[in-house]
Amino acid sequence: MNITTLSALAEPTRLQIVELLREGPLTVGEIADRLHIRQPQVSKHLKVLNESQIVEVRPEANRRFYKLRPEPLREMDGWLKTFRSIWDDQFNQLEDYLREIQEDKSN
Amino acid sequence: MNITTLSALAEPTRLQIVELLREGPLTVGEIADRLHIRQPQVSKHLKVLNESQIVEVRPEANRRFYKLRPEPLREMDGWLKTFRSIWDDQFNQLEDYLREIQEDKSN
DNA sequence: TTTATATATACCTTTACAAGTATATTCCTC
DNA sequence: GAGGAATATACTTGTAAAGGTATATATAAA
Repeated sequence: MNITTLSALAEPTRLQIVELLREGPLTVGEIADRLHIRQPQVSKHLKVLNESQIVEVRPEANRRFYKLRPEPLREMDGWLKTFRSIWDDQFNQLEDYLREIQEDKSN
Repeated sequence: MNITTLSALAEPTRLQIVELLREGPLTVGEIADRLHIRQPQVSKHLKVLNESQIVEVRPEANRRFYKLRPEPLREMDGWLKTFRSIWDDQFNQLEDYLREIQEDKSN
């Protein structure tokens, strides 16, 4: 798993931006308006999201449209799948059972 | 999506700890040995992971076994699913096409 | 009952980063 | 080409968080 993706998302404003962009590309100004934050803050957060490949830019005149890129989210999804055994309840119950009989042996 | 989960994971050492625990419960000392970090650092990181519900503890004599909890990872998985339209290539291509004909109209 | 082991926590120092503000840059419009 | 809009960036300041080290706490062992 890429730590860059996680750090980028682990900031409340940036997470909000990502969730906003889920609905489609937006300009810097539109994001600032919708989230009630100042434009320089938005630009700075978008820079971080851009460097971590989470978004990409498309300039159009003097505006810049930002949109989500699929790769980092796909990677996160793949990483989570490696934990399937953990969130599979049956697996957990088996683990508990094995520990139980282990403890019985110790007595 | 819970920002607490993301912040907890967005730290290299903690991410390593989580990946270690994928293989099963471990004590503080075992984690410190395997990752070559000092014990207080491990305890502090485990405290963060515990507060964000990512791990749980089971005391046994003077040792404490830490193990992963499924819920936060499941939640992340669910959150990622809300982006399916983004990482579905067909959807992206449709979006590109719609933008293209939009630009044609402007000429 | 002293000693050793495992873990948590307190304190200090350093660093990273987010917000605020001002300004530079680019492009459009008149 | 002058003025205005959209965006990026530089600078400053405050704060949170991570590592280092020492120590407190609890349990086991001698």
